[in-house]
Order: sequence, then C-alpha cells, then structure tokens
Amino acid sequence: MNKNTPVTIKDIALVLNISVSTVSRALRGMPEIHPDTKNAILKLAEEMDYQPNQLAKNLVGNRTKTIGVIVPTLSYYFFSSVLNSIEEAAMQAGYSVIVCQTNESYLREKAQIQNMLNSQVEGFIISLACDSYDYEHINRLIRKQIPLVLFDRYTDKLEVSKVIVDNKQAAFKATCHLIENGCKKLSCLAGPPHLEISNQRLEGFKEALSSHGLLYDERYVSHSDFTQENTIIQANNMMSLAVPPDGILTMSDRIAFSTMYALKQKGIKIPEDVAMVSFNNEPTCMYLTPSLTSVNQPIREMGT
Amino acid sequence: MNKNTPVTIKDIALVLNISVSTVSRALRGMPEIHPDTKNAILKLAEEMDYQPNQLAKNLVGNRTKTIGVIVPTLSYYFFSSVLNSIEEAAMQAGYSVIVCQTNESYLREKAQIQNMLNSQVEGFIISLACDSYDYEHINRLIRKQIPLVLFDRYTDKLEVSKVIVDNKQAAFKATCHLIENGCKKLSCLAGPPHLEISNQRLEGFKEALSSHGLLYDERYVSHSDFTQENTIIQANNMMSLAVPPDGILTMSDRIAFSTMYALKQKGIKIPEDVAMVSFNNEPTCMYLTPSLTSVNQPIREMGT
DNA sequence: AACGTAACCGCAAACGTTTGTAATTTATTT
DNA sequence: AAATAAATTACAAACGTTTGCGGTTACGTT
Repeated sequence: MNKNTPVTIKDIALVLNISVSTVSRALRGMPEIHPDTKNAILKLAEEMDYQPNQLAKNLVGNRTKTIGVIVPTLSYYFFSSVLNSIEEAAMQAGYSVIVCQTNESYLREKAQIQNMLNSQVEGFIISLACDSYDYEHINRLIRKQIPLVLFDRYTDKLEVSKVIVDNKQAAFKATCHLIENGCKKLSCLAGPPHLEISNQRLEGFKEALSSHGLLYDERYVSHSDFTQENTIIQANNMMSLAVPPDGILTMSDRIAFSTMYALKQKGIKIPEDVAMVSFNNEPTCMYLTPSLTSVNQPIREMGT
Repeated sequence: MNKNTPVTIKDIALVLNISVSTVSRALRGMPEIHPDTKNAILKLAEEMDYQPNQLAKNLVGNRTKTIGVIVPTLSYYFFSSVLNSIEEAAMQAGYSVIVCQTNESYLREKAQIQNMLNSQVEGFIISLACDSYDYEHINRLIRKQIPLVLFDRYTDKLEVSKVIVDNKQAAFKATCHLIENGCKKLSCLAGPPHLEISNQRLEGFKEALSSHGLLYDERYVSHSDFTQENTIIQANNMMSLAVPPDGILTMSDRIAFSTMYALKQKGIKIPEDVAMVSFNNEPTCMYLTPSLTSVNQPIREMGT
C-alpha cells in the first residue's frame, strides 16, 4: 500500500485531483489559491508527511543558497568557532553552509573545491591549507566569478577579498609584552613562509625588536608546518643554541602547545626560564601558563 | 559572447551538433560511442571548463550518496576527530558527508535534521544534543526507514544501531585507577542524566567503589551540562563539602578542564590535594597534569 | 545485390520542482 | 440576462541530467 519512496507534490495533486502547480503554489503560500483548496492541500501534505525535495527546487531556481566553507581542520578551536559564526551569519541571511576539512592537504583542498562546485555552492569561504603551493584551483574560481573570501590563512598572490585581523600589529604588541616583561633574547616559532599571516606576524615581531633596540637574529626564527613532530624538533633546536632564548613568540596555539611539551620534556620551566606568548586563544589556554591572546573575530558574511 | 551561466551538456552538444545523450555517455566513458566523437567531446568539455551539475545528477538518480552527520559541537577534539574518521570511511565508500553542529540545542538539532532530509541525505550519523529531551524527530527518521546510527551521545529510549565503547567498563577502570593510587573519598562529575553514556559511566564508577569496599554517596555525584559556568559551580560545591573528595572522575575533558580551572582558582593542587581522571583524551591533555584517558575509536561507517 | 549484424547515435521520457500563460470558474456590473 | 472583470486553477515548458529503445549507418556474408 505505502510505497517507501518519498511523497512528492504530484502524489498530493493526484489524491486531491488537482494540478501540481496548484499544490506547489499552495505550499508556498502564494496568494492566488482559494483558501479551501489551500487548507485541504496543507492538511494532506501534513498527513502524508510531505518533504519538499530541495534538489529539485534548487535545480529549477539555479540557486542553492549555499556557501562552501573550507578549512584546514576543525579540531582547532579557532576554526570551529569561526565556523560557528559563519553558520550563524549565513542562517541569518537565509543561506546554509557546507563545510569540509582539507587536513592541510593541497590535493584535498582541490578536490573539495571541485566537489562543492559540482554541488553548485554559490560562494566560498576558504582558509588555505598549509601546503597549498599553487593557487590555480583558486584562480579558477575567480575566473568563474564565484564569490570568494579568504580568511586567516591567506596569500597575497591572490586578488580576492580577505578577512583578517591586523596580524602585524598583534604580533608587535605580543612581542612588546614579552620585552617589557624583561625578556632579552627573543625567538619566534613561525608558520610556513608562504602563508602571509605568518609573514605579517613575523614583521610585527621584527618591528617590536627594533623599536626596543634589540637586534633581529635569523637563527632565532624558525618555520614550522603545524605538526607536532616538526614543531618539537624546531623548539629543541632553538633551545640548544649557544644562548637560548628567554622569550618565545609562537604563531598559533598548536605550535605553542607542542613547544611547551618539548620544553617540559627538557625540564625547562615556563615562564621562569622562558616566557611564551601565542596566538588564537584556545579555550584550554586558561589552564596553562598565562599566555596572551588575540581574539580574532571574523564574524563576517559575504553578501551574495 | 560568453554568458556567465555555467556551461551544460547541452552547450557542448550544440557546438558539436550532436545530441545531449551522446555527450552524456561520452563524458561518462560509456562504451558505445565512437573514439573520435568521444575525444572531441572530452576535448571541448575541457576547453569550455564544463562542470557537471550534481543537483541534476542526483535528481534523476534519486541518489545523493551523501550522509549527514550531526554533532553537538565540533570544537571538542573528540567530535572533530571522529568526523575525520567518518569522512575518511565515507569517501572510501564513495559517499560524501555533510556536517552540522547543534550547539547542544534541541531546536537546532531538529531543524538541521529537517534541512538534511530536504537535501536528500541517505543516512544519518547523530550524536544527540545535550538538551534533546524528546526523540520524536529521531523517531520520524526511523519511521521513514532512513538509515541512522547514534554515537557517543545516545539514549536507550531509541531502538537504533549505536556505536559506542564500553563506557561502564572504562569508567570502572578509571575509578579503580584512582582508588589504587590512594584516593579514599571519590567524587564524580557526571553529564546530564538523560544521556545514557553518562549513566553508563556512573554505573562503572559505582561498581568500582563497591568492589573496593567503598560506599557510594550521592552527595559526591553531580550532573553538569557541559557548560563551563555550570561545571565550575558544581566543582566548587563539591569541594566545599565537609569532607571534600580527594579524587574526581569527570565525564569529559571539557568538564575536567573547567573543574581544574575552578580548583586552581581556589588554590587546590592537582594531583597533590585531589587526583583527577577524565575521558576522551583531548590532545592538549598531555600538557596538563597526567590525566588518564580512554580513546574512543568509532572509525565506523554504515553501509546504507 | 540483398541481407544480417554490429557499432554508433538520437529521441524522448523521467526525476520533482517552479512559473508564465492560458483556460476555466465565479462574481460583478449593466 | 448578458457581458465583462476578477479570481482560481490547469497546462506545459523549463532546470541539467540519465537511460531505454528505436533509428542510422557501415560493414562483412552469402
């Protein structure tokens, strides 16, 4: 009796012996249908538990009202909380979002964008993967005139809108904080050099040094991808310099965590032996040694 | 010259002066098309940067090969890493996943399920929101015979497949660990009482007590939603009992973090004054006082 | 020279909607 | 009571695909 295929607008029309267009209009509350028929339709739809097929709707309208969000990972508090904001804003604007993670992989980034394109998303919000060395896949989006904004992990090789905080300024302040607390020999554990966000922060670091009359020494800067293994190595190298640093600026909390772990292993005390300042303010930060934080707030949405 | 509407199969057919069906078959590599025409089609498709419209594909096939994942939040490491596993497994099986967060809200859970239903997802993987007090929305899925599995946050009020670890056993072991390390007065900071996962763990806690000849005292158990404010209050209450506990079992790392924060504020030392054991093993755990961990691994996928 | 048979291709229906326009009914006016 | 306007409903095309089946070719066999 009951097929297990979902009930369609046509089924309703059939039962009521009216046309599908009438049903369609009734369900969407258009004005030109008689109250009686409208009520009958609504009632039956309810009874039959009718679920509109979004696929079909989108197909005819050529609109999906969907935006795609692509992030390196969701396990960073920063990204998952930004995602929350985006979802919020999108919902407000009547859009829905679909997310995916690249796991810092260029290939996955490319594939995911392709997928989303095929699913007809109308716009992208992207934070680049760590090893995205070329931007052809992004350029394609631009050529297709698909709305696109980069955030956090951006590059200046692309001419697109970006939502970012003043990273240079933030790094400057953070570094000053270290200096003013008595650090003399500062080190910086930066991110990959092709990520503009990392470079900007590094600039801020440098400026803070020079503005306090300290000299910048390249040996005290290292570039890490965000993996734990790599970071630990970098941190250890840093601490085995002839004159180890007494203050470290790290570019992300994850780098900071790994560094702290490395230092702990070696019995180096924080903040007694070496002070640390980091970025992003993961919620667990407060349980650790007081690390300064810059709260990014890209509670932004794009209007298209 | 160039419309900015996406190029379709029809456009290709038009240019080559052949039928759309031929183009369709060629693009999918069906055997019955001449190599020459096939190559011409492929070449042109490439040139025109043709992107198949997934919407249309899904519509005709009545298949989306998509499964919906619904979690309370992605900012817990546990959930975001489970998500990773799910994505992995789904991809392997040729499925794609769409995720969304409920933010522990029943209403959003309901709405999100509705959305996903309309988007024709073929199955659900759900971890219940904290304040999902009724299960009608879930029951609807069951009635519609939509494949569904609950994980982590489940309830025994629903007859569906669940993927969970032996929570009772895990809690039992964790509690024993505390006792064997010399704790005499144990406390348990549990989750909401309508979540079976919490109850199971509480059972394990009780059993461990009685098997070590300790008596179970309800005053030493409290139920927290997972918010920080609430947990801190609970923790403070617990510590201001006439005989404060010297060992605490918390039901999740987030509860543990908040508790540790509360204790720290009060100058209570961990693990000297009170020992703690927790669940889930967030990656940041290793930077904290050694807290035992049970690694859930629901690297599971459902075959529709 | 006529035929059978592959190989290749096109037609048209279908998926579940929306929407412009035409057709019907009902109400209003004279 | 007839004509006209207004309200309500139906038809059919469209969105971009896939797919069963029927139609052309071109070839090798007798």
